[in-house]
Amino acid sequence: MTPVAQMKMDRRKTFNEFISRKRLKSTKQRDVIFEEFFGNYMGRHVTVEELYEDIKRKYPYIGFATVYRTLKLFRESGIASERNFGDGKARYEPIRDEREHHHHMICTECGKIYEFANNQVESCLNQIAKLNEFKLENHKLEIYGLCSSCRESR
Amino acid sequence: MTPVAQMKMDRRKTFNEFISRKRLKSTKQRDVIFEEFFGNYMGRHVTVEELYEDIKRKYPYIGFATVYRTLKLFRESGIASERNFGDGKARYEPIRDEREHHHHMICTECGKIYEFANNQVESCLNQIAKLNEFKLENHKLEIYGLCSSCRESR
DNA sequence: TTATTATTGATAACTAATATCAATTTCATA
DNA sequence: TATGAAATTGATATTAGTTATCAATAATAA
Repeated sequence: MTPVAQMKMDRRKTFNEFISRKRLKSTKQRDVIFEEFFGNYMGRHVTVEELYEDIKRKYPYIGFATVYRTLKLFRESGIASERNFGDGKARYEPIRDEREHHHHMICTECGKIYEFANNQVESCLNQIAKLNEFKLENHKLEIYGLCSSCRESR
Repeated sequence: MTPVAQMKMDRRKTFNEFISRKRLKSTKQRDVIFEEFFGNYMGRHVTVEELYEDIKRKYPYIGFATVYRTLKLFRESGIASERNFGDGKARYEPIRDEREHHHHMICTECGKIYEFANNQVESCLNQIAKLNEFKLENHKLEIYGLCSSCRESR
């Protein structure tokens, strides 16, 4: 089994456990949205609108509100993270490895989103939190600027 | 002159230069909003609504949209920064020292916002940007978690 | 002073997100 | 497998923050 397929299975397991722990129900719609999200949007940052448009083509019976609600469930169960890059629309991203936190560089010209991870930054943040007696739950780091290609064409 | 008063004067100068460079006009309303914002909200993170309510008491003739537009001008001219801490409302903060970038710790329990600055993080980010041939224009770093007092009362 | 242009305030419009609700589906229990 | 309680769904209404519109007004350059 490929690592991606393995990861998808792990997320499915986590989600199923979440569903039963919270006494929720598993439905056809949730299955479809899971498959679509974890099948086509790995490493991407999709808006609810985009995912809905995508799903609607194959499964016209699935409603807009359901996609919203389901992505929120994904976030609550810890298999997706919600991001906001300042354009007013929430973006969702499948979580690949829950141990390695990563961050984003957003090109202000072309809008492309790059990812990066850095251990030194992580340990800095842990230290800062500790120093201030702050229990770190989550953190976000975003770099805005010009990517190399947009930089050249200036 | 106190450092705060000096700073305020500097920001005023920057804003006036911005106004004349862009061929805009200086108005009573903009003066009032400047005074209120830089007089009472130093080191704070005010929403448009809050600032408007505050100003309306003393200057009932100033409209909601004007406060919105003026804060946006403050941001464009580089004397204020806009933040979004995930509650859906934009917050504005007077910029104190444009050289020293600072970041935020937000308590998810009481909503209080703490500030911090860290040179090591800054140099890390510069390095990361350089490595990826990214021209860094701006960055945001937010830590979410429990502040010391909320932590105790758990 | 005059002419041009920007600004203002009231309000309408827009957009993303959330709430409502009757019909339907799921699922634990019998 | 039948039943009934409880969750879910999709369509749509509502909300909240923000932005656009526009006629009246104010600022400024000539």
